[in-house]
Amino acid sequence: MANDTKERILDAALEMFSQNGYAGTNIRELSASLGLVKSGVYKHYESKEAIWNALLDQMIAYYGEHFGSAEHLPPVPDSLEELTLLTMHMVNITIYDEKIIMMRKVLTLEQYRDVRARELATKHFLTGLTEIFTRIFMGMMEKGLLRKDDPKMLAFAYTTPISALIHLCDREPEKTEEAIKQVEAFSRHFIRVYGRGD
Amino acid sequence: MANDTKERILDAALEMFSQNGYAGTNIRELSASLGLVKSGVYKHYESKEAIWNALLDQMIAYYGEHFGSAEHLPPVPDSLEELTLLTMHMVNITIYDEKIIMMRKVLTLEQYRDVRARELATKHFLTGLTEIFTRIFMGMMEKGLLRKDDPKMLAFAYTTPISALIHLCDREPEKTEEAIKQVEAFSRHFIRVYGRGD
DNA sequence: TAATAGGGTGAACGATAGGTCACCTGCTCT
DNA sequence: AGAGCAGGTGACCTATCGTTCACCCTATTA
Repeated sequence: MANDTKERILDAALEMFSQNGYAGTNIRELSASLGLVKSGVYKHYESKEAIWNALLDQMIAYYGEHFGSAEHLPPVPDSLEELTLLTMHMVNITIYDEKIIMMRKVLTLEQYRDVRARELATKHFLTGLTEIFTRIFMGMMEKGLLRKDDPKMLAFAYTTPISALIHLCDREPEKTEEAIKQVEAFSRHFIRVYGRGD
Repeated sequence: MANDTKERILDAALEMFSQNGYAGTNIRELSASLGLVKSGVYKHYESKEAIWNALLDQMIAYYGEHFGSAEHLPPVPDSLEELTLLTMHMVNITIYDEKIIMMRKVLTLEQYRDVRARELATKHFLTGLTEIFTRIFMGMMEKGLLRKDDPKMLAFAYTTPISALIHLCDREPEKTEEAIKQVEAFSRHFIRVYGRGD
């Protein structure tokens, strides 16, 4: 109960910032969504900007815990079909998890304004996924599942189209189903092109 | 001189909206950047929202003129090397043209708030490029330059990585040079994988 | 030349923004 | 039991927001 409200404020901030952006969010509304009055918020954070920075801290930490550490790397698939399954699993999580969706939206909206948001956005949207799949593809090449090629290039070629579809889902959620099908179709196409298995 | 100011207001709006977003932009600053006082703006537009809508109208029209019409389609390359050259040419334009950069940024910042911005964003960032390259790849398949495959899938696989790099340049302009090299490397990789020519 | 209208000014409007402050309340700790 | 404090309230502050309005200037036109 001590810093419970403090965390709830960050939750609400993530929700509001992801919908209306930092500039488009006001403290009164944010407080009201928590059932308290705006001055109450200032018992926990000294300013709107402090909330923003705390939220970013949390997002950076969250990213580090969930995607940045080596132990959270998904296992190298044992077959090409497993690559598709792994991909679909990862995409399903990232596309339906409300918190992750909101994190992506916030980073999208604030990437030009805040340096840390910009850096985290690049990780989230580009380099992070690419690095993960670079390792996966290296492993798959060793196992003889993929043609020997530059694993970084393959990871780039594999993850960026998927990332584009994830962004599409954030933008137009009604296209989510279609986008998921497209991810799967693309994954199978990729395997046809680069795969060595039967 | 008649509606000169009216157009200059839209130019300034594009600049400010692309930097600070709609909510983060105020009329006083916008007017000041044009050397007039804020009430002057209201001689040309009845509200901030009217400016936004006029800007979107202009952007939609601009997109239709420059990318949407059939006559502006780039010619089908006669060699694989030409595909890379064409790609680099298109990327160079889109990456260095200040107006296009600002258009992308505005669409990025307002895609969750405004339906028309959302639709134009999807065109700009995904479907537009894909459609253009679908036609190009169909042509190149007919010419025997590319392996026969689903041209839509190839266009998707070709344009989305490039689009990701364009977004990277918008976000971190200091990485532009590196990103351009990556576009070229990716283009050549793509050709190695899908190309039929020598 | 007198009237008109487009385009610009500066003061002022109400609304709302972020933020402060005195006060209250209920829990914990001595 | 009393002190202290974390956490919440509501009134209030100032700055700034979008917007309006009366006024002015200047070029065009009847």
